[in-house]
Amino acid sequence: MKEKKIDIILNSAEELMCSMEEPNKDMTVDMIAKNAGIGKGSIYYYFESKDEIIDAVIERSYSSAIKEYFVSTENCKTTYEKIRQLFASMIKKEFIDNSHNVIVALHLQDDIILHYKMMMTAIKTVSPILTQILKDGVKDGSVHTETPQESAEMIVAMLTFLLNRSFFPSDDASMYRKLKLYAKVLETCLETEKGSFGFLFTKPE
Amino acid sequence: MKEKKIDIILNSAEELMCSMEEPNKDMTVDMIAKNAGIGKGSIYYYFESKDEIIDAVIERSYSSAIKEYFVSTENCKTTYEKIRQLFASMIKKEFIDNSHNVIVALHLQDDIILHYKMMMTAIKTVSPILTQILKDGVKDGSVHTETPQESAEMIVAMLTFLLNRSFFPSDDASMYRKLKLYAKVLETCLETEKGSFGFLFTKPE
DNA sequence: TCCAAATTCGACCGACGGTCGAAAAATGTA
DNA sequence: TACATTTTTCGACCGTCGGTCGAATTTGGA
Repeated sequence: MKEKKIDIILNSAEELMCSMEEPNKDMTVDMIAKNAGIGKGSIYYYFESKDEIIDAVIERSYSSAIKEYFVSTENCKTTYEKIRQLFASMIKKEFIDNSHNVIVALHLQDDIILHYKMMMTAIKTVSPILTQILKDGVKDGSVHTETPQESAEMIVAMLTFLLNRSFFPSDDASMYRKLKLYAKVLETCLETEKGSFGFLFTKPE
Repeated sequence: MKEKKIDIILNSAEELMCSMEEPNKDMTVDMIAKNAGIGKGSIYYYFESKDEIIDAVIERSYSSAIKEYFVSTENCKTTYEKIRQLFASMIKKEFIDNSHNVIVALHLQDDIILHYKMMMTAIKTVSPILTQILKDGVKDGSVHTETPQESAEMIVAMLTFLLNRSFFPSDDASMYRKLKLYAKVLETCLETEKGSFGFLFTKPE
């Protein structure tokens, strides 16, 4: 079965990617093949290029993450609660190491291309969810924005950016100040009341 | 003279980089050597690796840009005028094509690594300038922020990010809405009066 | 003029992404 | 079961490229 084989290859690549500093450079197609227990030629029967494999691994990780995000916000009553939940899920998924998380593992590496691709993917996948939440929120009057889509994109982009250590390898104190600023920005973008996003910069439990 | 040779190599690389889609992939060390009229071995006498050459080209471009930014803000009377001038210089330098600008040329390519490196460099070099402007502004009361450095970093990062088409290949209308939102965010971050950053989203002259 | 240090050079090396065509496995058909 | 056709597997092979190396050349000071 074709899907099965593709998964085997992606699993092999994912495993390797998590275990090296710069997957784009250090991981070879031969290694993916060996690790998957198949010949190199077979890899190219299912994928066009090494890049395509790496992209597929990221895509797969995010498409599973995105489902979680979606589910986690579905049960929330209020718009505000939805946003809070979405952020919490994202931060947990992307930045808190629970040792069995590809996305976190790849964030911890030194691979520029990987970081970039992950940022792009995160933005592309999460923005639509937030956009919908905001649109609903505008309807019921809990948030105020004339441009929900642009607001959503900017909010998600900023968060991704902010938490990406390779841009600002800042200490915890500086990060705290930035998150505080970010919370303020959110209040402005969404015209919510002061302190609505305080949960962002207080340690959970 | 050593500096002269290094410049010859960087010029050669820069010229090639501007003329291809994905310099990181398409430009070879042989080409840099040929184009500079020297042997490949000599390249490695001055540089450790191809990457180092590319980094040096970017570094050089920004270090000249940064001087312009600095000079352009120096003559401004007010803090507000300084910020406006800095932004104008940045936008002009980074995003408006005047056909003899490396930074713009490289932005127009498809090279992920290049984009990433340029974003990082832009943030790293421009933030300190803005930080100083903000600190001065806080002193004379024209802007208000408890965290000038973090504000500066976030402001610069957002602008770089916003204007980077590879993240949001948005149409002009969407870009306009984002810039408007960004202006609003600036007002919040710096606690300036409404409309202070209107110039961001009105076409110059 | 001589010698050591600095510089130049391109043939060469190893690694890697990707190709190819032959072989094997799977599937269909009677 | 026997045969034909399609799908899948495979690794030897190819071309390219980043980087090395040591011999040759140039430089510059004594």
